[in-house]
Amino acid sequence: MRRDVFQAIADPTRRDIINLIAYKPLNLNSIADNFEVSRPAISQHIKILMECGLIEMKKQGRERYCEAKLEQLNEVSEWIERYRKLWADKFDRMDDILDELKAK
Amino acid sequence: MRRDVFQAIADPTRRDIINLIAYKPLNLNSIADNFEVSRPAISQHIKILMECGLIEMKKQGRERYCEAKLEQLNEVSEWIERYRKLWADKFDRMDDILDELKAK
DNA sequence: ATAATAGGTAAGCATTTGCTTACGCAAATT
DNA sequence: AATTTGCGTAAGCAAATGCTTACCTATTAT
Repeated sequence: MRRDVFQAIADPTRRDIINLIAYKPLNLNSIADNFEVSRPAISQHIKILMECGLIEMKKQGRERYCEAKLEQLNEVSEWIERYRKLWADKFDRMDDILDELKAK
Repeated sequence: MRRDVFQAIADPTRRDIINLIAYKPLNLNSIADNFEVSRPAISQHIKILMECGLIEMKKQGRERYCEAKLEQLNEVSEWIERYRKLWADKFDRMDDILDELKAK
């Protein structure tokens, strides 16, 4: 029952779920429509995503809207960023980030 | 046998292994000395890390030196960065990165 | 040559994971 | 009031995971 973000995003279906609701919350059945596996399977994935805070649910009548809490990815991001300065292409990527910033 | 980086870093022991050799390659037994589990267990973890390119091995006599190939983390990093602009704290983190750059 | 060291790998096992079908209940529709 | 819809969850199952012990080969030391 170690439900951490690293493990949550290890499953490709769960990553797809996150991707699906990143911009717009969806209710559970709408999410399940996008996958080949059964609704209960999706329900279980969403439970896992909730347990590590990557998703929050808002009840709305009989529907449950799932909203992505992407800031939870920060834990993973920070772990990786610790090593970024050791990569060869460090400055190229920094340039990308700078360009992005300037574009704003 | 889907050996992708996401799954590789889902295991805390494997993350610790990466952390251990991030700056300095170590041979397998030296790595295993840092963990409570057996040497074969570590050997199996390292096999997984190799299969997704996160580690490369250099034979040196009877020793095998394990070197972290951190650029493989890029796949995870890129996946997360796609969502960073959706976080609330985006610009705070950008400031951090800028400060880091300036310090160089 | 013999022994010690480094490490790969198989077999066995308990636990976890991911899925299914079946069922249950609350909210909405008719 | 009866039915349909949305969704949680239990039970069951196959496969994957993580570990152990046992054994093996190759290199180094004595």
